[in-house]
Amino acid sequence: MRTMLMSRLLGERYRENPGEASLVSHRFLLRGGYVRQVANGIYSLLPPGRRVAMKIERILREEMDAMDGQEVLMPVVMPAELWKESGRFDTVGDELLRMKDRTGHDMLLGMTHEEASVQLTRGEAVSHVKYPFMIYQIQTKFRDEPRSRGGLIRVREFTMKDAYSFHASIEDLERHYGEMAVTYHRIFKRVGLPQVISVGSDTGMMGGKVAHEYMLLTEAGEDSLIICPDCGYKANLEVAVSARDCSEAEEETRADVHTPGMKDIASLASFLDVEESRLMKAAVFSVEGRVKPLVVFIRGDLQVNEAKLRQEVGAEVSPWADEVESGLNLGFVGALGLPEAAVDVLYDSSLEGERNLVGGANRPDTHTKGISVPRDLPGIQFSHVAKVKEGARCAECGGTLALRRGIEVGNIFQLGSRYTESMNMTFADTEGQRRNPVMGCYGIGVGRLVACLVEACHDDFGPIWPVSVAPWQVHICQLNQDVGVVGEIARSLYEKLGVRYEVLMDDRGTTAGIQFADADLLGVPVRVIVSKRNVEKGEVEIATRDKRVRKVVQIDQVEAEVAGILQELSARY
RNA sequence: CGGGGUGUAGCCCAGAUGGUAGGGCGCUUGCUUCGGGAGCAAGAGGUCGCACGUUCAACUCGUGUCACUCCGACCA
Repeated sequence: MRTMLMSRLLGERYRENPGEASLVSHRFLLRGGYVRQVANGIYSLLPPGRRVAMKIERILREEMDAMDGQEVLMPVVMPAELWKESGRFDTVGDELLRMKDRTGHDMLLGMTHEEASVQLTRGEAVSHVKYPFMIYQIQTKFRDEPRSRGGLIRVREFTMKDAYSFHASIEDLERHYGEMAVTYHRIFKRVGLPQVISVGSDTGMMGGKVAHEYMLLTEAGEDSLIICPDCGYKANLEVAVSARDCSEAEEETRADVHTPGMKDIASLASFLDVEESRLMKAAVFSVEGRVKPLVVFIRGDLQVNEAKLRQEVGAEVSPWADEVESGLNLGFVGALGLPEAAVDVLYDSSLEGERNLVGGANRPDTHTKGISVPRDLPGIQFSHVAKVKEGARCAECGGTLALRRGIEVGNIFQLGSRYTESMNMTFADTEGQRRNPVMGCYGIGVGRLVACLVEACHDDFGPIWPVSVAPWQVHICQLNQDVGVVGEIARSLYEKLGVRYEVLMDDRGTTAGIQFADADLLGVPVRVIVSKRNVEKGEVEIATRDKRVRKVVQIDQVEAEVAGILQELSARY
């Protein structure tokens, strides 16, 4: 509906903050009558929220269409067989909601649609003539998150724009991937979030090699990012790397020292009065599918990045549970004299070339000092599994790396032939040879974007919607509604403006304070205030939600003024 | 999955030692107000999350359970 009377609008505003909401976006979306929670991580949208979401969806459609995307719709409920084809039915964890239908068939709720997109197109795109192509949909996803939180930021059921491109060659995928990156930046600019940045990311369960995440930097975020302010290096902490900084320590003679009860790095370092970076830490992990513990040696001041370790060993890893018998002297595990048959070992590259380190002696209450990695552990292989620390040197330019928080609002992946091979999708190339196409996939979460917009654009009173996504463009308030002329003027403006714009009019006859407070919560960019005192002079007030504009104009100037202000506001993005 | 917190009207909350539920906001009606969440008056609205137990009597005590929430683990 183009115009709406507030007396009929479903979605009551709350004066007080609902108790369960802590994030700004969650609070305003509840208070403004945009969303209502149905269950943990599951929400319904009321008209204002639905309208914002539809505005975003329209922009997504336009941008996908502009890239020759073909809109499709794939199912939410899929048979397990489809996911067994790709192998993910068994590898993805409990976030995949599985169920049985009445005939006992294993079914699942789609959390992403790579399998469905291959299944859909493998019978259609059998000739090189069709390539490259991209399909996309705006569809519900369900992920049974172990812990949803933060209102619309992290939910279980959500709407997502997901696109899948198929190419005859890696080169063509890379070209398209690059174009998509440009499109993504334009999308975020158009919805009013030009500050979204892309960072290199882990590919996780999606598989593939290259991936980027689109992040809104905000303290409300739950992802950690490493950013170099000097050269612009940006990466998710999961994959971030920093320059190696090897100490200049001299080679020393090895000797055992008595260290009673010094089981952790902090107490050992203070007991021996050395820097934590002089210690050789042993982090013990269990690896899915392996009986033996995995011991990771790393410099004492660094942490193991489990995402990197997972990639390195190619399986799920988790910290070794203390109570499980490992045959190790936990707290005193060292690289020298380790029972090699009983454990797997991995060395982090932070140890490369280090001398005069203190490490466990594999005996209770004993450590060994003077360990020299080049001398005592010749020929070992190093892996990169350390978590980058804030303040570390940038590997690209040597600058000082900063740690920031961000919310992921979109991502793009180069999947390669991960799915087309396992699911046997082929096409005939120009030589008539059967080949597997390579794939990319590109997601943007609509609901999360709504929440991010509020996080990024609000004041103390409510959201300030960018024109492109605002639920309405014009909000008419009528003060002193019972004064005949006020109602008449408001009504005629409502009708006139309603021809060109989406207009919401407050016809409830309440006091000015209530009308203004509710208008602030609804965040409509342009407000037209019809009041007795102005109408008597043939004038009305026009103000913007961001409070930058506030002027009184002649009634016959309203349409022109509104048009001008909306144009000006739109031009910001 | 571990640890904490909370469930009382649409929203925010109060209900000492057990005695059958209350305030504010919102809602309805009337009158007065009317440029930043008005005033008076009269109303409507609750199986006190659920189950079992203790008791003459349970919102209150006990056990269990469910839900929501925060922190951690986990997570395209």
